[in-house]
Amino acid sequence: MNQSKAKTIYDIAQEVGVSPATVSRVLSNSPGVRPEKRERIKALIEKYNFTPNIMARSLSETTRHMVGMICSDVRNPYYASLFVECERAALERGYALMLSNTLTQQESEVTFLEKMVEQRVDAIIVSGGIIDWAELPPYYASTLARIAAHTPVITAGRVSMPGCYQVAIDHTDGMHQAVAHLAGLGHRSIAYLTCAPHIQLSKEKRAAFYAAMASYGLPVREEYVVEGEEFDEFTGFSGMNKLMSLAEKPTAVIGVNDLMAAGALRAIARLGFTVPADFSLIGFDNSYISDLMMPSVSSINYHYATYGKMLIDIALDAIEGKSPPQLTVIKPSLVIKESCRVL
Amino acid sequence: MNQSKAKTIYDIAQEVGVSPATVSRVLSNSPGVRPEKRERIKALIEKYNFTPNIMARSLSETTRHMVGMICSDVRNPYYASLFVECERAALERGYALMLSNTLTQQESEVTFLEKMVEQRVDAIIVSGGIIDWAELPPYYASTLARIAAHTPVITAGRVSMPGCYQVAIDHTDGMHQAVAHLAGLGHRSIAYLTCAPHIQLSKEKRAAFYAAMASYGLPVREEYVVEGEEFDEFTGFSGMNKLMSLAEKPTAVIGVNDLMAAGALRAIARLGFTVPADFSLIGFDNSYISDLMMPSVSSINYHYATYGKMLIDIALDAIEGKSPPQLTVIKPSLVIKESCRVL
DNA sequence: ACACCTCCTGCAACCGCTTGCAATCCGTGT
DNA sequence: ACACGGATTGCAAGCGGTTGCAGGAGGTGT
Repeated sequence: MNQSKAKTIYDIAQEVGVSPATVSRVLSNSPGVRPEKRERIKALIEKYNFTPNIMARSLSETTRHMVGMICSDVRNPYYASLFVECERAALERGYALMLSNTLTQQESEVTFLEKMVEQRVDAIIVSGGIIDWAELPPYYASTLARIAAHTPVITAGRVSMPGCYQVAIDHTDGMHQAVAHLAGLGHRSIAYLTCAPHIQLSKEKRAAFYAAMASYGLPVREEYVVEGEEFDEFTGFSGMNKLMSLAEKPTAVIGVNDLMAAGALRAIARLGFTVPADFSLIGFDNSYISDLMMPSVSSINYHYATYGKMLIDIALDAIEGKSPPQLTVIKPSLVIKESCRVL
Repeated sequence: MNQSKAKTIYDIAQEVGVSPATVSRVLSNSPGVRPEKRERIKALIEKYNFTPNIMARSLSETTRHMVGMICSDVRNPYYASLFVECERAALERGYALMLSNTLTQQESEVTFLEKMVEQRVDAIIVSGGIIDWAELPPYYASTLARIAAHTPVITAGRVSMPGCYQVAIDHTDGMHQAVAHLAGLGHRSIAYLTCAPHIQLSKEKRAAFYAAMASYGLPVREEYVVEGEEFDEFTGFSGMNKLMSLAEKPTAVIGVNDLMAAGALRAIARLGFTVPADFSLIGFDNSYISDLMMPSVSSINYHYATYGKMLIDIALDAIEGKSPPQLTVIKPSLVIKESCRVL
């Protein structure tokens, strides 16, 4: 409450009777301090609970020991999981992680990038984002390019651009596994609930869906691919309702993510049908909501711990000049739960 | 990729032919710069997309323009919502918000406090945490007291301590509303699923439950108050199973939070019963999972936008020496959905 | 023409810590 | 007693901004 001033290495130095340089060396565990003196200094640091001012330190070193992460909304479990795992990995390597939510407002994505630069984070992880960069206002791409020129930028599970490190999820593989599972159970009429077509992720997964279906020799009926504006529960709900109104209904449904699948499940139940008895269902992201559902919904998992660690490793390697790979691909895997059954 | 150096006000100053002081004044919109010169400087700042180094700035100003927030796990929707709203409010007042997850490890809560101090955040919001401070190792309380002596600490919805600003949720009121709703529907046998008794939040809500029941003249049967170790879905699941094994079952169940309620719902469904036909159900937190459930679960809401803004306002007011109230109470309100019915 | 005032500006001292470099201290070897 | 080399230490110059204060440029009144 009464804002007293924090101690500095000068205070410590003076009390021990050495120069601040010596205290600094003790703090950073540098060699070249007589053991006995080192101990006395350490004792004083302990006594006062002295914590060096990280801004002053960052100012003189050139590294900030902090990486920034931008996501659209951490209330989405996918981002929450990714953030938690990234933070864990970052801490292990002595870095802090700072998170910002764009809340899916296009302008704010640029604003937040600038804020991260202002903070002089050592690297920026851009995770998600609703924007299809191909349709971006030019300033977005140029902002990113400019920033990437001096700070490593890592894109996570979204479209990337030259100059950024990219960690991509192999959605083709994931979708393949989903379709394979359903096909293996005998399903041939598989529908797909997806979100706004202009979103890059949407395009990518949609193509993956077509490819996967083709590789199993399954036809894709146009009315079985339902697009909505968002990628939330409500979109899944209304999308599924459309499917339910068809004369010839699909027997299985894949949702572009777990929220969509949850909405679909709700729509199915509303009309008195049951999963998996009447419809089989698969989601993406394997967030805990897929476990909360009744029945629990099979979902494509990304192994967040590995995913997060990979992002941080790439970021820190880039910072340390180790030139990590430009492109890394995360292999997803289907987690089978209770939402699919043999046809 | 090729790490070029960022520009400084010196570079700008030199190019315009003024002193860095003048550039600084332009940056901070200080008066006392000839308009024409100001424009030239602004143009150059724009041209180079110059962003001042916030660490250098923070070092000379004494404020960091950043507040820290510590929560146990942002994957829990309650924390995610609170964080998002706090960030929004902080940005509005020109501050950044930095989040850390303790992942419910006792030691790390202290570690993270120290990390926030290291970052020299202007204030620290401590939200949640599984620790009952009465049973804390002394160093925790003393760490907090020491920190609170120079940096405002705001506790959010958890036990507080002298020297900290406290924002408390009126769980007594919330529980009262929950019980009132059920009692109003004719329920008399109301059970309560809660978490580890040594957790402060647990104690508080439990007492609130007893009080609310008493105020409606309803008896509390000991076996209707089920304690589990955690406060997650599984605990709710197993807790509900215990209730289901009783000869005389309750007709309504209140979960200490939505996750517990979700677990309960699952247990109920597993045994072939239905909500709300066979059991009425109420949760706390009004997170989106309560909407995803089938049926959607009535839940006690805290109006996160207000809650978050309040936290930030208190933090920033404290920083600015406006001495905000030591104790603020959030009034919850029941959001009625589909999980309760007239008995 | 001169005193006086206002408005701009730049100087230089911080903010707290790191670090290259030079100085000092000490124990040895001769 | 003295040169020598390694281990310690302190000096001082940054890192990139902010700001109080003094000085200079013009404009005004007399």
